[in-house]
Amino acid sequence: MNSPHLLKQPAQERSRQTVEALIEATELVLVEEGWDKITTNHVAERAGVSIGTLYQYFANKEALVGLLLEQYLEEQFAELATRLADTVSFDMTLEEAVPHIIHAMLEAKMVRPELSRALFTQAPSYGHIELLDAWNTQAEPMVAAALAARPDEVRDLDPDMAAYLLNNAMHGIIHATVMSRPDLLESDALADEICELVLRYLRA
Amino acid sequence: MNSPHLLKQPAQERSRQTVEALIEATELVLVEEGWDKITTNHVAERAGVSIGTLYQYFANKEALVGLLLEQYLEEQFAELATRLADTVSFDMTLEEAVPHIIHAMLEAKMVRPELSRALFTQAPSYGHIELLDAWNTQAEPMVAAALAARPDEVRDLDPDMAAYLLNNAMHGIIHATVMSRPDLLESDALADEICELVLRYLRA
DNA sequence: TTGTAATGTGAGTAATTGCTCAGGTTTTGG
DNA sequence: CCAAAACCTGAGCAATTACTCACATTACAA
Repeated sequence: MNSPHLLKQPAQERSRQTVEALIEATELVLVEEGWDKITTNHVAERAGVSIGTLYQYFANKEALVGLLLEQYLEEQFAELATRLADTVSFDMTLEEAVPHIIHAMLEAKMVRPELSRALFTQAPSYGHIELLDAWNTQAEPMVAAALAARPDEVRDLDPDMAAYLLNNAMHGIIHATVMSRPDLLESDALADEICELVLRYLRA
Repeated sequence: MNSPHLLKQPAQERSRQTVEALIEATELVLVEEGWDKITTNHVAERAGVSIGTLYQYFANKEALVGLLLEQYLEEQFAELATRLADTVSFDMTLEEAVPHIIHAMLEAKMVRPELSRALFTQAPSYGHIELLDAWNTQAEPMVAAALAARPDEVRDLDPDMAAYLLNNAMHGIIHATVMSRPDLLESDALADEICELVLRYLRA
């Protein structure tokens, strides 16, 4: 639970629960009431914690949302990393690997879609750009490496550029889908077509 | 200059300039100082207009940013529509049409990149979802129709789904690029690779 | 010219919100 | 058992902000 968003590391069990309650309250308020209602006083109240306590751990409300987003992005990243590793350890072909990863990304977004929506529609993102950038800076080299490791199946291309395009194209599609067509997330039609897009781009 | 964001239609030239000054001030403040500094008092001041006047035309600060975004999106849409029409009137092949449109979209984003960045990083987007949705609801059928009109060059696919994917993939890539790699916007490498992505997806 | 509609002014108010601080309670380690 | 450290409390202050209103000015049309 170490993070740049925390002013002080909670040392005892009691305070660890306090911090957790604050983050859960932040998520609740964000999802149910919106960004405007995320005031330090209100979040503290919904967490059942005094305002003074909140300020022992969080410098301001951006830190609250920051930590929430940080944890959420970490979950998503772990999922991608795991699935990417799968494709190696299970010796998948490209045709198997791509659907495996695409499904993972879609499923990851299905876990807490309301949070995903709230995070990106309610919160002004200027405090999050670094987190998102960090995500991409970690993910893209991973994808690029995975491409470079398959010279036989993948056509001759710049792995970095390809990883950049695929990563951002995927996010564009998935993001839009969570926002306005959440029903599509579960449909095979979308997943299949995304795979088609990716595979056609990569195949020799 | 009719818009749901305007409380009252300016009837005289004087008031038309007032409204314009207010929108320009909104853009300036947003780009130079950020969302937090968009207060009705401050925008009015930077526009050289009294606060009372502002409230004759705008219900609140969301309306200010709303009108700004509305005008910006309209510009972008017009560009796309023009270029799509070009591909018909100039009898382009698919291989010509795709680069034509991709370049248009990239160039459109290059016009006022700071505004684009500010609009999407500074402003909480919950007030803009409808505008963005409306954009997509207009654009996707246009693209779908363009695809359906080329049965010989485009492989057998669902035009609506394809338009949905392409539109959102493009936005994902272009948006990410404006945000973190604006230099890439001008490079042919990016444009070429995007064309490759699209063409490979569409070709038989 | 003159009445009226359109436009503009800005001090002032009510409400909100971020944040502090002086002092209390609980836990821990010895 | 005791002192120190960790943790918690919440009334309240300072600052900000959205928004109003009573009145002044300008444009227009008859």
